[in-house]
Amino acid sequence: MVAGSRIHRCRVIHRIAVRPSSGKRQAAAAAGLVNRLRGARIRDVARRGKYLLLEMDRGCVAMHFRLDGQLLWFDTRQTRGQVDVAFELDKGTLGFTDRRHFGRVLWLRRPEDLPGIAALGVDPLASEFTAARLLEILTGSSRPLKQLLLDQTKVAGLGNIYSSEALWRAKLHPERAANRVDAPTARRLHAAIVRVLARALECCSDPAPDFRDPEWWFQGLEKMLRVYGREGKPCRRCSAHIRRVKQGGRSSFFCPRCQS
DNA sequence: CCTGCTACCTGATGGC
DNA sequence: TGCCATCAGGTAGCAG
Repeated sequence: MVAGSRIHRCRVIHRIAVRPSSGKRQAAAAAGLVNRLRGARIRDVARRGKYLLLEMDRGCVAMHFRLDGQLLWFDTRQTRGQVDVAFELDKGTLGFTDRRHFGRVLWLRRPEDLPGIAALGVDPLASEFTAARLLEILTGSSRPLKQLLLDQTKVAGLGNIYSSEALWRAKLHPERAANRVDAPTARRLHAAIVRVLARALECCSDPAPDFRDPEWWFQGLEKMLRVYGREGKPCRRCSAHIRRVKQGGRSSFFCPRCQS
């Protein structure tokens, strides 16, 4: 529906959404996006790590949803509610919205022009992500496993929830040093990461939760979450109490008995 | 190069 | 009830 259509007009309603991370020329960024996209055709839609790309005939639009951002579809040019950037297409309007205004919409000549995209590590859903590749990544760092999994320049796409979930499935303690993992253990973690992502995709597609509901992951993901957000509750494997620790300012959930 | 800290925003929640 | 502190799915920039 989006791939192949033309952007008749792009409207920037809330300029903060197009503000580049460095430099404060919001007005120029907004004008640039609007001008570049007038009449441009969307060739394809792609993902790189947590970035969504609209690949245009010339250049591309990179979106990052951070914590709260999302895309909404409207059948007309009316965008009900608080849309930050509106892309008016042939059959309706695609709206980028983010009540917290952490998310971004940027025009790029090439995706790699954005340092955050250029630096992305291996995609866990791609064929290059193998147990051997993961072992290489792990042995190259003494950081705690949880923090390494969150590092987008190592593995691109895992966030706080799925990192905790993957470590639980692999029975690995989030604070264990990454380079203290052997090949069989790396294989276990590799399988756990792939499994968690596959489960998450299933849970968000049949049936898809209502993503407009801020609590959507309760309807969609709750079925698959084994440890995230379960502090004090019994481990689903061994019934010990789930604990929470802070690592680099983020909460990690784990079972103190069966994760080591 | 690697690592850790803070800023960026808004809204929900819980303690007093 | 009201007020304030704390917390939330992420990442860039900077200092050490």
